[in-house]
Amino acid sequence: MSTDKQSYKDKKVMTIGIISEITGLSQRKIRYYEERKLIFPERTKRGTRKYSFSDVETLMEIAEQIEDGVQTFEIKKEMAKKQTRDERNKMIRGQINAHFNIKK
Amino acid sequence: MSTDKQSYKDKKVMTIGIISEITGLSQRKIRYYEERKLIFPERTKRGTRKYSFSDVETLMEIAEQIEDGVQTFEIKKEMAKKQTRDERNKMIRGQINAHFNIKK
DNA sequence: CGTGTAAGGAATTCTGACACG
DNA sequence: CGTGTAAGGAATTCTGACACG
Repeated sequence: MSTDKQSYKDKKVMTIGIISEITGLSQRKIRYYEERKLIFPERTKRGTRKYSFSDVETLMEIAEQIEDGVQTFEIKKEMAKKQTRDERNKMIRGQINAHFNIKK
Repeated sequence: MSTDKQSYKDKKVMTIGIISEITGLSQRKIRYYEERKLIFPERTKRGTRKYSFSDVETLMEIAEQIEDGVQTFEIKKEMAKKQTRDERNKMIRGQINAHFNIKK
């Protein structure tokens, strides 16, 4: 269910040129954020980077923080935290569902 | 509302190489279907074609029909019909909504 | 009609490095 | 630390054409 919408958003299909155009960030910046482990594009056989719409969203968030003077190091920590929060929430939702489903 | 999912699906962001990979069609075929007015990629400033996920779906449908021996000419007519049907349905839905909203 | 291919040019992307600060 | 840039190579995309049928 909903396999499709997810796949559109998360499918890595755009080259760095288009990403640069959409986000307004230079290719240098985009590659640098990857170097700092903030984004993780896939690669084609010959090494061209491929990004998803999710990556675009992440890049926008990164850009905002950089503008506020936050260092890539800090951004990475924040993202790790958010990640943990999301996972915890997902698990709780799962338990709630299990609870009600079993009772039913 | 739902401006986002639509934009992901319809945004023209993929190059022909990726489209070829996703659909399994040769670049020659993809360009030919454009020549026959079955798909309408956008272009970058320098002329590189850009496709959306919607285009991918359309291409899959085209491929299926071609395999069944349908000519591009016929496919185009079918697509025009479908287009008209969709518009008519959309209009009817609009009227129904208007009907109930006004009464309320 | 639909599709493959060789051809030549133009534009894209990649990496490692130097620069500034 | 974050980002610009010049450098050279490799891969991509484009068009118009010839080919087969």
